[in-house]
Amino acid sequence: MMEIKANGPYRFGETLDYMEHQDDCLYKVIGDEIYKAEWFDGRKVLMKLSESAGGGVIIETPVNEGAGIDEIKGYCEDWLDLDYDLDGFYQFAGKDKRLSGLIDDHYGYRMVGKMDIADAFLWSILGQQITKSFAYVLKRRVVEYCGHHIEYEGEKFYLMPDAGEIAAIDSEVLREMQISTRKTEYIKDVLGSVASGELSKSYLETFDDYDEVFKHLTSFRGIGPWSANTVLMRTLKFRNAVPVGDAGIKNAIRLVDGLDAAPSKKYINEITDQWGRFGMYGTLYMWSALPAK
DNA sequence: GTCCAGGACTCGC
DNA sequence: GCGAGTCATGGA
Repeated sequence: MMEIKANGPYRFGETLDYMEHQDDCLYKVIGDEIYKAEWFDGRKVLMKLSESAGGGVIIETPVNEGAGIDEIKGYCEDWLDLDYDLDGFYQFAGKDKRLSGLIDDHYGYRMVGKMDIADAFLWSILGQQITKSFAYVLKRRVVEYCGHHIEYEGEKFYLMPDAGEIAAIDSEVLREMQISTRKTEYIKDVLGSVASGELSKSYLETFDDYDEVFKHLTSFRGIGPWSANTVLMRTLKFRNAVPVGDAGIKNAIRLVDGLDAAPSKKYINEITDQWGRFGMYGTLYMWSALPAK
């Protein structure tokens, strides 16, 4: 058993609440605990996360094929974004008429990251222009097809397949999962590039400049501005990233501003531009204004 | 039946 | 460089 703490405010309950409203096959909320199966250098680990009395997180590993404690701790800190200076964002957001109410409603809410870049790209492609719930169904089909899981107390906990493994799935198989022909092409191309290194996490982490990574990402077919920014947010942790064009941001602004019709692109951009280096958390807290689905 | 989903690409001008 | 059409499918 080990414990990790956050840099500033954190509420485990906010993470639980977020996760319960997703249908992500790569983690499960059971009671007040989060279960996640993950690879550590090819070794499978089942992590069980719960709230600690000190406002942090307790990590247990019911199944561990040999990963080190520090590695697992570091993973969870990164996954739940516990190192981020949330107070810094709150100082900024407290002066913003839209965000100030939202940070009170969801005090201690932090981003849940996507640690696996294959997961991030798969999700950003599947999630294009379809409902989130259907996108989760499609992702589940891909993950379960590959079949990597840990069995524990009668439950199956699935692990993210390797990028190369997904890229190698037959196109017809992906089509049968109701993934469109075009998305099938994107998935095979992009995840193939993850496997070959052009889009690997370690390579993308060598970039410091937002504009340069953005340009590199969007040079691949199937990765547009929205997809690039979702990856920059949740995986590469560029704090200024905002998924421009996102339907959720549009709806949230309409709701918070009490508009009769959907806001224009210009109206939205003027708002998100003001967030600057807090763009990522501005986005997250705006999303939190939407009714949970 | 219509419209919209956590978009991106291609084409025509 | 910008707008319209296309892709796919499910749910309201």
